[in-house]
Amino acid sequence: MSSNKTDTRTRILDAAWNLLESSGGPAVRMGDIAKAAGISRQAVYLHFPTRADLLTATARHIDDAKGVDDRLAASRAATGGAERLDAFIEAWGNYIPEIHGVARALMAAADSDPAAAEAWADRMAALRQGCEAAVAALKKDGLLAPGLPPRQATDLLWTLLSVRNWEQLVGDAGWPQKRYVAAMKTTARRSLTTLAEPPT
Amino acid sequence: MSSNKTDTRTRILDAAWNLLESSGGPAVRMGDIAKAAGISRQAVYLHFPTRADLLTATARHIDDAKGVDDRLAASRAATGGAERLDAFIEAWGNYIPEIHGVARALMAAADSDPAAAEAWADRMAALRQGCEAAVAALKKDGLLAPGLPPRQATDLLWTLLSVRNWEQLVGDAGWPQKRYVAAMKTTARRSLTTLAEPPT
DNA sequence: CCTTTTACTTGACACTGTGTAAATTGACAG
DNA sequence: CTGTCAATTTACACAGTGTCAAGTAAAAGG
Repeated sequence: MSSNKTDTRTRILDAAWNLLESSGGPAVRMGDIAKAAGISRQAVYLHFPTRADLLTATARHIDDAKGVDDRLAASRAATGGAERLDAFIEAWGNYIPEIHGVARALMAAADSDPAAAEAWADRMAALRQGCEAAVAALKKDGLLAPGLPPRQATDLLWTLLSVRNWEQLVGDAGWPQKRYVAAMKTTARRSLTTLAEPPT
Repeated sequence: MSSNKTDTRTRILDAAWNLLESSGGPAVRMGDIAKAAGISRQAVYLHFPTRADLLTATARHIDDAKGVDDRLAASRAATGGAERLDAFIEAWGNYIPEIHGVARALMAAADSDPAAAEAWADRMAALRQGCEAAVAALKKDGLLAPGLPPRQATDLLWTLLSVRNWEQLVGDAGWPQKRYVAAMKTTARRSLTTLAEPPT
């Protein structure tokens, strides 16, 4: 039956998720995940041909479980450009900690593995699209800072909201998550728009 | 003789520099560097016990050759807070591309090697100090954005000027170096100060 | 009841890259 | 010609990913 197969597959994904969440990225080996899932290391390769495949599948698995699409859809629903920017930053910024374990592993793998690099690039492209849409909404409302082309505004917002920046502020600098989200909202407004402070 | 030894050491550092500058970080192996330096792979280990040691030594080697300290000293010399911020961003921002090869290798190595992680953390701490000083100069002139503690302003500036952000804007987004520096100046002013646009 | 298929296990192995240990070379001193 | 010492090379150990072949247990299906 395929349900049995799916069960094991899911067990692997859950095991990977757990391990990546606790102990960081590249430290988690295929064998660790197998052991946590209660199967042999080789059995993992029956379901996921390479480490990169397993990591990307885990990322999607988390997406499904956490309902990213729904959350981001909510930000798309916002009417005005300002609200939309805030909602997008809120949704994405609060999503980062939930995928951070896999994200770290994927970024590390991307350094040496082209497949992992592409998988990560895809996710970053999706984020960039969200930024592009938010910037377009700002422009439509005439809120975009003068002299700042939408393309560059998108690039800036995309960079501001990168996982690495979250790591640096929340991880290295020790910021609480709430402050991170608030600061990203303020910084985005100040650097991209003609708006005042966001509502607290 | 020690002059001979030093020669070999320097040849290794130059070889590492060259290779890291062209082909990115983790792709450059100890053997590649050895070959480029005209010695055997193992001979490299006589001068640098580990990969992390070689990478950090290469970074310092570049620092010396390019005169980072002098350049950053120039930014410290700026009188007003605004000029100082601009000068600092200018100096650091234009330094990033010159160390980028080693930086990439060091960041990648940091994922799995604690020694490399510490070496990289040291460099980032130095950058953070520069940011701290620039923020202090802003505060002294009363230019710091209201409601923004110096500590947080430092963290934000530090994150804004990270090597990863440079990579993303100049590398992934394809920005020319000049635009990067200009955008960092503008963004820093907008998000941290009460100042208007920087002079073009 | 027997056969085939499915999902997994076991164990060995190839490959890549770092780092270590032992053997070798070569110059120079007595 | 021999001893010594340092620089260097050859050979090896180790970790982790991914491959391969053979075996096993149980469910599916005639």
